[in-house]
Amino acid sequence: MAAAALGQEPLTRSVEDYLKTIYLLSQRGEPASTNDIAHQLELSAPSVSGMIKRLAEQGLVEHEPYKGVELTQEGRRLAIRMVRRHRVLEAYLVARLGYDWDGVHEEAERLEHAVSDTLINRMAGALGDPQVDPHGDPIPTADGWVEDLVFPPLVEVSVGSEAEIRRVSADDPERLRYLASLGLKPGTRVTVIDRQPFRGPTTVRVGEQTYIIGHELASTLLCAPTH
Amino acid sequence: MAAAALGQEPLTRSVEDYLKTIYLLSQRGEPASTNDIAHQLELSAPSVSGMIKRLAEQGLVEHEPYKGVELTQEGRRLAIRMVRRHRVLEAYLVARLGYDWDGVHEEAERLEHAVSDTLINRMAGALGDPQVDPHGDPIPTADGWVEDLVFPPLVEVSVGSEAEIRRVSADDPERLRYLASLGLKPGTRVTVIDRQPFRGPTTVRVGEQTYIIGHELASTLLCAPTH
DNA sequence: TATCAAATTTAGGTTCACCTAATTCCCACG
DNA sequence: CGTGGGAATTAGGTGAACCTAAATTTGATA
Repeated sequence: MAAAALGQEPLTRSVEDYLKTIYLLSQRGEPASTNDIAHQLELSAPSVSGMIKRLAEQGLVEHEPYKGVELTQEGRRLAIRMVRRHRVLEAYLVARLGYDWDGVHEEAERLEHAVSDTLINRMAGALGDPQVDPHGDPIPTADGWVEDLVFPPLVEVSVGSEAEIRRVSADDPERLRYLASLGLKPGTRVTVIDRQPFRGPTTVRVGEQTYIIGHELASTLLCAPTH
Repeated sequence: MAAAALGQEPLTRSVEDYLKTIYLLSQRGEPASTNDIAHQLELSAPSVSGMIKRLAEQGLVEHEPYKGVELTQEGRRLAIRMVRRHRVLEAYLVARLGYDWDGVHEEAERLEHAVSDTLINRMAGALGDPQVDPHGDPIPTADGWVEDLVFPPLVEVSVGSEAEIRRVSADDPERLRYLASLGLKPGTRVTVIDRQPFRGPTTVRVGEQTYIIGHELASTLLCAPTH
């Protein structure tokens, strides 16, 4: 049962951050845990516990104590709006203002709380309503529809086969800069040459070059097998 | 004597708003009064009193109780940075994202707290580092220099003479929309036909049209006499 | 020069969102 | 089937920035 005023009172920055984080964590299939949220937002677990209670009172999440949180319909709507803002901003800043994909996250992270829907829609329109952001993440439409892009990570692409990188799910500028320096960005085709067991490294060929990529990094490269 | 940590701790949104407001109010020549600041920011006088004390402790303003506030050098530097942000944002949103001069203030008001210096400089660069914003207000340079644009208001332009509107110092969308509907924007040439005494209306010719403008509104139109 | 109104400050209180320390809950393992 | 350790929550506290109500100061005016 959604709580009292499901109205238009503007959300605080914190609430926006929590909703977006819970949404993204929920993508993994299970309810988001207090600890995961705390870790993601770099807050203490008690802070998160307290905020979850408030969000539940506002009808934005459902909380079974000790079990995790899930967004309500209203919560998900607002979370997706934040995701759209973030990804449109990233796309616009890269396309029109010379940002690189590694630095753009931080700027978008601040701006997403300050922009109006109007501005976001105009930015998106100026770019021809792109479907994905510079990292390959899908951009929700203004009415809240999101494409469900499920790609296997590079670590699951079998040795010998070729794949196209479609999404790079990392925020950290350093990692992104490193990946860019190897040419590992959405659209790049790679051939898997070798993979060592026990979460060992994957060896890939990118054009003329061969690179060895650790398991953790290779997990962030989501690929579409090409044959 | 500037207080303790004049360093790089980021300013809060509130502090940014206070500094910008104090700067703009100080343009009139006297220290900004508590009441004026409170009125401008739509806050209570006690709230402003309290904040002024904190700003003084941080070395951003000088405060003589019951006398008013003035910015320190550091305070002015930070205030001018906010003014630059605001005006660059307005210029960019109008030039590149289809905003009208009446609605742009509100959007910029929120964004100015979230943008990085890098983004502002790129926006300004994309526009060729314009010297004024859509209202004709001068845009401070990245290193803090501001042109001192002093123009007489339309109410002081003598009857019979012609002038070019250079600046429109109003934020209120309704006023701006009305002025735009009469073509009264920076760059427009007007001829003063008549002026009634005791803060009475001014009659101007704009192209083929003749308009009667109340004293208050005519005070916001800053003009350069053309002959 | 006494007084009074307006401007300002002080006093005291609220909300939001965070923190650390202490407690409680849950479940896997012995 | 009892228990220990990790996850989560409760308890209690902080700072920023706001508020209203109650002093206080100032300066113009009678």
